[in-house]
Amino acid sequence: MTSPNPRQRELIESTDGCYLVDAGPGTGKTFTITRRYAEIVEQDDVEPDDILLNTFTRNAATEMRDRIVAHSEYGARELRDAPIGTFHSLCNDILREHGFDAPSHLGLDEAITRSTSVLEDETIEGKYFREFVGKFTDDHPEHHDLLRAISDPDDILDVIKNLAANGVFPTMEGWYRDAEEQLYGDADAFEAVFEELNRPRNGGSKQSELRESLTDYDSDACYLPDAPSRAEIRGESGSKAIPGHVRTRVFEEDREGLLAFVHDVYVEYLAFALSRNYLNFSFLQLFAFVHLCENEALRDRLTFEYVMIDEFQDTSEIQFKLALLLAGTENVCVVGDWKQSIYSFQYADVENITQFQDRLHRFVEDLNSDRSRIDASFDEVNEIELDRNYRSTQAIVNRSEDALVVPGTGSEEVDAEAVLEDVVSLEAETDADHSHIEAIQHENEHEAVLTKIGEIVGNEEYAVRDDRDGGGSDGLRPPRYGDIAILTRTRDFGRELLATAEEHGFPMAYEGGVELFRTDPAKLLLAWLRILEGGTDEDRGWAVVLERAGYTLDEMKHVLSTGSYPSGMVAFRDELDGLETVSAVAHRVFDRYGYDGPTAEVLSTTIQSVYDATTMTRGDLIRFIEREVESGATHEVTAAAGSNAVRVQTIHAAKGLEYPIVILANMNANKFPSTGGSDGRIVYDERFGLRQRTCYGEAHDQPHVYDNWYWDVLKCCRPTEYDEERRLLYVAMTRAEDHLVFTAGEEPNTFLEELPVAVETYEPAVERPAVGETVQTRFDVGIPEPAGPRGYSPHSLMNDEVFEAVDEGRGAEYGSRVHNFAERYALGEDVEPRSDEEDEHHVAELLDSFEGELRVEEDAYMPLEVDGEQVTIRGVVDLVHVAEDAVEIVDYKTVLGRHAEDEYRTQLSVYWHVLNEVYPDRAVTASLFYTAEGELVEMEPLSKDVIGSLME
DNA sequence: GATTAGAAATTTTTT
DNA sequence: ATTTCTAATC
Repeated sequence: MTSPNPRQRELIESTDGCYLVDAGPGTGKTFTITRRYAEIVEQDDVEPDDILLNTFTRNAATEMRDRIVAHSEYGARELRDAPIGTFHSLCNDILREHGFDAPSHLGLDEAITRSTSVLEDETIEGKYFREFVGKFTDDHPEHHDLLRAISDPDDILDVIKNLAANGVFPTMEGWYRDAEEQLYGDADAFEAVFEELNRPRNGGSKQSELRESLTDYDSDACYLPDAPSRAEIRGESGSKAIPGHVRTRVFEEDREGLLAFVHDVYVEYLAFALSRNYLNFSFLQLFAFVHLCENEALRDRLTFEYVMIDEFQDTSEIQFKLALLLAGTENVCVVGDWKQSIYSFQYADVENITQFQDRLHRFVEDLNSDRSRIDASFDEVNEIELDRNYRSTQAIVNRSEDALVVPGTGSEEVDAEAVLEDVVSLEAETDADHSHIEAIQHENEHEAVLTKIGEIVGNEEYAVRDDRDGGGSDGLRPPRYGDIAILTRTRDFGRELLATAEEHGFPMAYEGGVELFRTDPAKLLLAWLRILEGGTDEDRGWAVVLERAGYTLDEMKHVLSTGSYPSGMVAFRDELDGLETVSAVAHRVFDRYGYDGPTAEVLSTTIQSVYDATTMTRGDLIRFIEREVESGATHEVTAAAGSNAVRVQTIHAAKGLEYPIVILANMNANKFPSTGGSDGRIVYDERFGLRQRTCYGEAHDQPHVYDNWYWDVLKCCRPTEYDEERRLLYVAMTRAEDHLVFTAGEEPNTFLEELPVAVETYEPAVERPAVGETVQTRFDVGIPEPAGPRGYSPHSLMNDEVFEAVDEGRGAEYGSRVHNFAERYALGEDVEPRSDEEDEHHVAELLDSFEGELRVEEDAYMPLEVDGEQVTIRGVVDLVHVAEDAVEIVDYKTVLGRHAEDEYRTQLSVYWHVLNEVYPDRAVTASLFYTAEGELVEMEPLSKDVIGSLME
């Protein structure tokens, strides 16, 4: 794009006033915003410091900055400190500069200083939070009943963060501004949604959606005695809507105790975090907002003449309000696309953009309610729609709009007309009509995908447009591997696919988690840390460093035994020793070895955050790295792009990117859209406020936890919606420039079936491609972590090969069905073999043939000494047959799993040792029962020594 | 069409 | 823990 189209020009040149810009995918949004920024900054009386430009991610901010530098009279140096960044970085800057007494507005004594760090690692925050909850529990016996009903402290942290994102803050004495009101909910909004859901359907002949959802009320629930019965809730049989009094009754639930609890835990955690000198991302925004709200002088100083926000559909309520507090004029411009709002789990609120005017005026009024904070009245909001798509062909544009109205389940009814009314239809810039939009399906989806890629690459049929940015005509050329991206909903599918690709020698790169501390930069860093620390591990450090420097084994032995280290290395050690922080050490080490890629960068920040967050010594850090190496923890590293490889990404990660050919994989039933899942124990919703899903009462003179009937009604008032899932589908489809392929395995999901695209059965026939120079990313499949700090499950003893063999061979569903049956049969439950399932008959026959007692054992623990350390191996015993003088363990396997006997033997051996201890005077045997053949095979158990050796 | 019971599934990611 | 889909019965 070299010059803006008329709509873009309008946005670029309309620098003053309030603008809401609907910029769909591929409409040249970044181009237009950067030009607008340049236009504004070129005015005589405007400096970069007067313009706030906010985006969602650091990457996006960096890209904006680069493109502005390229198109304005300002250079990189002058724009270095310009306020172009994320909301979080902005809040961080504000608090760092001026935030010292920000907590005082909430009545908190602790201050925010330059040494207050931002905790990026959620696992570390989780650790702190659990410590805090322990302390809180001790301090507050009056909240014990409530705490009893919460098993996972993370639930509490979740609700705190949710409240913070919605602008609900506590003070020492009570709640900040009108927060308490919000916590009780919005009666009008609740009434609206309730009445809508309670309207009888089919012109009054069919019961309302709400009444239907409440069919399950009271099933499997244990309420306090005063809870209304199902009949009271649902009205008499045959009625079409639930009685009106139910609405007011659930809305007016007594929540004083809950509010008191949430208040105390919230405000005390704020104090705790400050006393430990850290803030999380939510609190960063919380304090920045409060400070700007209360400190008039500061607000005057900080407000900007121009405010621009990109990706506005991804902002939260608190971010919208922050932007208003920072706007000194009406010159506010928000750019976004409601159709691409896919971050609600990050508290993004799509209504910020769909209800922009309403919210704008409501928030301004709210912020001005007790004193005047915002001068601008925003009487006029100009809306600009960008409707030219420079990315995709018209065919892809049209299909993607279908995605916004496809039902997510067979029974979901989407009001297509209402949705499409809000869609600005895009017109493709190109008139090329070469697009393939197709869907393939085969049981073996991985190989089908690879076969399809093989068919596409180099194929004129799937030609892609070339040289578009050069301003020339759309020449077509055959596609390469690097033109293709595979997008999936889940990371797991991407990883599995990559494993298959590796087997077949396909050039494919996965952009996701990497076992960070097992990489070379990490090993060298650990080595130098060990050298610095001295002691017994110093030699291990030197060995790595010397090996890296090219010393032979004999030379290394000599150097280590005499201590005559090379003088350059000694000098480097002394230099490192003089550095104050561990992260400075890391930087110097990476520098020395020329590691400047993404891996080194992520390592630095990870170490920095761990070191900052805790009061770790260098020795602690060494042990931290050792633990990370051992557990194989993964961290995000974005691989270098540019090689000719197919990219695999999640849809979320692909947002903002574009690819000539997009393969949208794993469109399988129950995968996308996904169902199920659960919320925390305490839930906040704007409409019905703060609620707890359980309640408490006395039984047998003891406090007990009960199901909360209020919640059981309320949860039906927020039925599952697939709106965001549709938007996710939309985002995925609109990444494609030229071609779009959907793939499914077993059973295509509703989305795929309802889209106007024919699904064809596709026979995979993977051919190993003749790949020239390509870079292939390796991905190691991690073995599941053992439960407990020092426990090992037999599963964790498996090596990769065995694990894969088991995973493929077992046929999870098949095996677990037989297993399930065996257990229930042994327990004497009333189960009959299914008439068509031979396996179950075999199992029943076997079990009937046993004399004596059949038992299902839950857990077995075997203590073991490994490398002088005491460890406990934990496993689940399946079925134990105890006779007078013999004990037998039986494990059920289909014949499919035969080749994975190694793994079975490890498991059974663990059980065998355990049972030998429990029944010292009976003969213990371990057997596998191959159900498909009706064959019982006795296993030779492994010795404890062998099992121990497997654990290294 | 209402009701009931049972089976089979069940995350995404950024600051 | 929650959801969808199915089948059977009223």
